[in-house]
Amino acid sequence: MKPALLIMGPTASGKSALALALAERIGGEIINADSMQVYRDFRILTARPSLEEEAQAPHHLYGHIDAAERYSTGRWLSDALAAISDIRARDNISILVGGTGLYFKALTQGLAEMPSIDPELRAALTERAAKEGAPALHAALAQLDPQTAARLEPNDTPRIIRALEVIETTGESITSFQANTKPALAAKEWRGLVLSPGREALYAAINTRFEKMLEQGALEEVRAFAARSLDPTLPAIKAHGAPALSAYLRGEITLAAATEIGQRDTRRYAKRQFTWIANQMPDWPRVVDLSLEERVRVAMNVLAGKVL
RNA sequence: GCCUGGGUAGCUCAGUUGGUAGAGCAGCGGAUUGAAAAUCCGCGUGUCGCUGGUUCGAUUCCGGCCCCAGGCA
Repeated sequence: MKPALLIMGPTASGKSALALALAERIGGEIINADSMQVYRDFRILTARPSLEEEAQAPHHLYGHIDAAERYSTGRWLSDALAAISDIRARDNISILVGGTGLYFKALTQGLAEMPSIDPELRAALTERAAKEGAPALHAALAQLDPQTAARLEPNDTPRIIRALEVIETTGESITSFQANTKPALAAKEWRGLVLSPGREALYAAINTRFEKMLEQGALEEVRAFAARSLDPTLPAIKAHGAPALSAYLRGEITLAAATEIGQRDTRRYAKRQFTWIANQMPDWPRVVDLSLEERVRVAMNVLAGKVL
């Protein structure tokens, strides 16, 4: 059985280009592991591969979700596992590429199985958090599930809501569900590779890329999205640059200011990705600053088990 | 050339009646189990323009010099 290759790296580190070059070389198929590139509406703003690039090798889980939907780690995991299994059936190699550390963690370390939650409950809790503030929900959680409340910060809205909806639905603590977690892919079934460029160069690349996105029509994407008047709490609306560019389109800030905010948010995200890589993926081999051709060679060695 | 205002953190600035300084933004470290490009926790990173003087002690007071802005020539 051929192991899948998992490529992680901060945003703008060249992951997609490596995945494509590798796929062409070895006849692999690419699976998206980025939580924003799954949404159809923002191809440019989320740096999704272009139509031409997608035509050069099979791509899966890119833009397959409407921005009006709420995607999740759980849905991604089952989508990704299904894609991997199809690719295996074709005797091809899966190349998973993206910057969402949690998705890779779900794959390699697992995501606890939990019953599905009524979306109405989530919506009600979200509204309550907005109205009463996260600490009030945290206090409520402390009554129902003191163990989980003890390890969550009183301001950590999403995690508090998640813990509440689980205990309210099942009567059981999310902590006990989570204690029972098994990897989705066995260790033999995958190999990891991290792209880890220097921070200064990466920040410069991020700044330049954002300006290029504007030239390529990112503003039009945001305008079209805004015209849909969707629920402002949808995940897709958080794509870097989208909130600031919307504010510009509404005449609230200048384009220069919106650009700076979009670039800054992307830089901060890259910093969090560095933290994730350093502490969650300490033993994945790293590629620091090689040419595309050399990266492809390293990736092939990793797949062949020659790099540990 | 003269007058005035200013030179303090990466940036914009505050401040010290003389005891080596603090805000915002930027940045840095960390957490991360179905919103994860989300969310949260933590951290000032400094030749106080340079140089003499007074002083136990000067970023602060005094002198000189340099630089920036505005005004007068």
